[in-house]
Amino acid sequence: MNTPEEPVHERITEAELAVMDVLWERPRRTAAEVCDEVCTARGWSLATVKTLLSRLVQKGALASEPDGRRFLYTPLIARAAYVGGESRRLVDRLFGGSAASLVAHLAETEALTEDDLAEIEALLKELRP
Amino acid sequence: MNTPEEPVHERITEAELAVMDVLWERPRRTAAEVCDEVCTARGWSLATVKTLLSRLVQKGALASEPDGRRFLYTPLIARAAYVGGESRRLVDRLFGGSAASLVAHLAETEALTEDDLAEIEALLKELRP
DNA sequence: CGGCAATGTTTACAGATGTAGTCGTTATGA
DNA sequence: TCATAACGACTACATCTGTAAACATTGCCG
Repeated sequence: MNTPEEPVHERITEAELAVMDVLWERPRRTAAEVCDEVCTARGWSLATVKTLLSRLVQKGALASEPDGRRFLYTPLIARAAYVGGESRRLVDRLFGGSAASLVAHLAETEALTEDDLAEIEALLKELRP
Repeated sequence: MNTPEEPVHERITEAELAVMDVLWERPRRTAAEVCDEVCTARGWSLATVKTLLSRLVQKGALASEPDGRRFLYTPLIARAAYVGGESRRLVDRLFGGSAASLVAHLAETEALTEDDLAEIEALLKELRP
């Protein structure tokens, strides 16, 4: 019956998302390991990553499992769930809740390449035989 | 060739979007008129709307045209452009830039109703005869 | 004419966010 | 054993956001 499904975590910010992405790709990493993946790319210091990790734990988006004197961090929410929530938010805010409107918009503004269209078409065939 | 198209305005926040929506629906309104449309719904005071309007003007998202001692506000960016930008941001951030992935995701998570699917199918027929 | 109502401008302030430094502890290599 | 490096926790601080009050001006009704 598809209940609206309240998220158990607070919203994840842009910066936090970079951290989540690293951990979605491979969970159970230390702060230092996460930093290895994003610090150079974003010009962050290890301290920044630590702060983001803490906030994410507080927000209920990450679990921290003690491993000796340090912690291993693991997402508590699946990437698909997060992505789904964000997509829904966008559709609600900008397309009056109609996902089809979003697709229409993408198509009209040529955000969809010929390949995209083909892919979607294939998808549809699968979904409604 | 579809240049990336930098937006000339800073990002519009959630609260600001409510104001923009009113003005997109009908431009050239006063602060009081905008308030009439959103204040009860969002529990805002006129003061709040005034602040948001000012910020939007500063951000270059609204033009304010003097009308006697007050101002008429009008969007400087088309809703479609804004919506397009936001959609693109989402696709970039969460779907590695692939709009088709977004559609696939919506389909898989059943964010798309039967009607949506039909609508999209119709759209596709139009786009690739 | 004079006070009021309407308006934009300025200021306020708490909470979120980005970014990072400091502090206290503890494992560890010399 | 002892200094040091590695960690998490706490603190910091500027900016952005949400929300609004205070203030100054001015057109308008009585």
